[in-house]
Amino acid sequence: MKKQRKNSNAGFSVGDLKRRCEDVSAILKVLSHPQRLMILCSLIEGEKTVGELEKSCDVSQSAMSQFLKAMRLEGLIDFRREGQFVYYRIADERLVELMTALHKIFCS
Amino acid sequence: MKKQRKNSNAGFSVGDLKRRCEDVSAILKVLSHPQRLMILCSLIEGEKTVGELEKSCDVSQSAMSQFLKAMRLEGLIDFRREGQFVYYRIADERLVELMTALHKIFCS
DNA sequence: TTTTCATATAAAATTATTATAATATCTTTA
DNA sequence: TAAAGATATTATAATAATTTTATATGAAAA
Repeated sequence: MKKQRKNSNAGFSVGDLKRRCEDVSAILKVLSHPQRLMILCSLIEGEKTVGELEKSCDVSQSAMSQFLKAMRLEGLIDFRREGQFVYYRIADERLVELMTALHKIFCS
Repeated sequence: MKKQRKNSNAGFSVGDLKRRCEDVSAILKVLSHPQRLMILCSLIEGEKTVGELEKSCDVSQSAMSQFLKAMRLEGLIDFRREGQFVYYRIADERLVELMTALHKIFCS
């Protein structure tokens, strides 16, 4: 009937993270779709054209364009035009850190 | 008109992560909702009853119960019953690692 | 200057998620 | 065993995300 001890916690004050749940979850929402996560993985390797991303991530032309636009509006990626091609790249370094962490946590 | 060099990449082979996009994005989807992220933050501090979580995360009784059930089915949390109270706790240590990384990346 | 290729936009259709309301279950206590 | 408190379930309503289809734009090549 008595209450158990607390679990050992994560070794950091979780208060900061709690205060940022809105922002952080918004970024995680972008990565929470398998194809968008795939797109970002591809972009980690270096900038890519829309067409290259379509092939390597198996996403339709229209869906790709819409995903890219949304991620751009989030400030996560950016692009440059070169002739008829458009090259996208990662614009937020925190994404690189995050995906590095994901790799460490889920691929070891 | 010539193609630019590749960006410097993240210092890890991204292939592993690509292969796991389905799984990883499924876990991130749980954290992609501000209130669920808040719930997990609270649980990092130690196990909590449903009622405690409702108050500290400002989630309705029904929504809380549904969130907890979904996260339990994902294997991310677990519970034990003690009298009329139900205590929830984190069941997947990768969550702790992940939130530690989120703290480092987004709260510094 | 028309055609073609790469990309973007818009709208509609489909599907998924979230929130809400009502009710049920289980435990404890009067 | 009836009442009260804690939690769960179910159904539904409301909203949001995704996919698909069609069309548009803008640059390059024929």
